[in-house]
Amino acid sequence: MGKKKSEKQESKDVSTEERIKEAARQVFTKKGYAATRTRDIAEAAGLNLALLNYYFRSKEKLFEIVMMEKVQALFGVIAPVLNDEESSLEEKIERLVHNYLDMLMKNPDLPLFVLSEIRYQPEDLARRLQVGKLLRESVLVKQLRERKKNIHPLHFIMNLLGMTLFPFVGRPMFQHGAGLGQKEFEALMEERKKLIPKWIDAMLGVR
Amino acid sequence: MGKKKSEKQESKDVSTEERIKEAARQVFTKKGYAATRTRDIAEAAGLNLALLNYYFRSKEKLFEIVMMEKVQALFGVIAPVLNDEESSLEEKIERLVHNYLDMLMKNPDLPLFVLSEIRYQPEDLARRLQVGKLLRESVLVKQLRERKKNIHPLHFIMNLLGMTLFPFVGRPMFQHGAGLGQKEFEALMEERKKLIPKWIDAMLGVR
DNA sequence: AAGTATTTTAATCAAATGATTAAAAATTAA
DNA sequence: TTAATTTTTAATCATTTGATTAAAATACTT
Repeated sequence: MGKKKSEKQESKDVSTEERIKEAARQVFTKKGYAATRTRDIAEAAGLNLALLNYYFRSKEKLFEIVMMEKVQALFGVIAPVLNDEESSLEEKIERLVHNYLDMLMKNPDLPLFVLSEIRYQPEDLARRLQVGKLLRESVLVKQLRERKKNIHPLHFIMNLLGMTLFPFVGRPMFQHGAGLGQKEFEALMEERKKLIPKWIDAMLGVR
Repeated sequence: MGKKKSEKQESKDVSTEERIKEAARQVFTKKGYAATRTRDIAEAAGLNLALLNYYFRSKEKLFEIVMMEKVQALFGVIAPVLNDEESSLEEKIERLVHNYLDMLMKNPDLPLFVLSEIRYQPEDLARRLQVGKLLRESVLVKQLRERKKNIHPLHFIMNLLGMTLFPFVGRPMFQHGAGLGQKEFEALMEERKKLIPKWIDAMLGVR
């Protein structure tokens, strides 16, 4: 399936397969799996509907590919930071917040899409990405345990992820509820890059 | 449409209309609008499929009713607390966190459902519930402005809502990623009732 | 250039879906 | 008790959807 295509072809044009995937990324992210029709994707790609089955066999299989990418995008940023043996807790938090917010500003719809779709097949995705290792056994978690022996480290993980991700998850509400424009939202997120590590620090100081 | 039903009938049995609504609340919450078939709701209600159109005219109209309830449930708890002229900022935060977590423990799927579905018609819902007033003009917001003149009050709103709501939004991930059981999750939420106000206090103390 | 393989196309299919229909059943009103 | 109204039922409908099909077009190999 496209395996025998010449190298020249690939470097010159975007392949049909990639065009479908790109369209799928956009449409699935916008509408979710159930509300997305294969026709929507074909239209967005400017291609014939039958090509979706030819290249990916089913809507479901196409979605799995996109979903894996998206989950990887959401968690991939944090894994190396959480598992760095060389940096301090404070350094990890600063780097994580900074990198995460940078990524999220480029993909503001990602968290809500992933969290929303993950409801329907949570075990598989979480296991394959070893999210459990990050949330239970990472270096950051060990550092949190040492720092605050009486409080479950998951609390701080929830706070850290909540403060970083929630503005994006709640963005439709903030936009249409509070009249928060794009520029204003971005400015707030830039401020949060600096504020969140300070807040986490203050929380770690609470007795 | 059920308007002329005797009072006796209503007090004795659950009405057909209410049975459909209750089934719809459950199925829509679990599957979302797009993936829910009218047949699913009819089966969950143990009723004939045609009754859905007889009583509610369309799947969409039934969903609107359920969605309004759910949005009201999500925001209704916080409005009186945010607008109480008599209580201090700290009191409001304590009461809000407490009431909110109580409500969320009984309806753990609510936030993700609302936030997920609100993407598809955000303006209407947010406007009708005057979410803007809560996020921009409530007494709590005024109190935050007085307390921290250099920081946009929305930051604290995001943190407060994020720390309260996010564990539920991310629950599938925490359950299947971190192996967090129901009991453990509830214990963490009970702890957070006390910890969140402390954390917010610490954050308000940051210079 | 002919033969082979792959990709693309447009039509079609089989099943599913929200909705409608007409009649039966139940309830209410006179 | 009959007539009128409302509710319920099961079948059916019209449309949509993911998927399949067969042929044409394109690309690759000899």
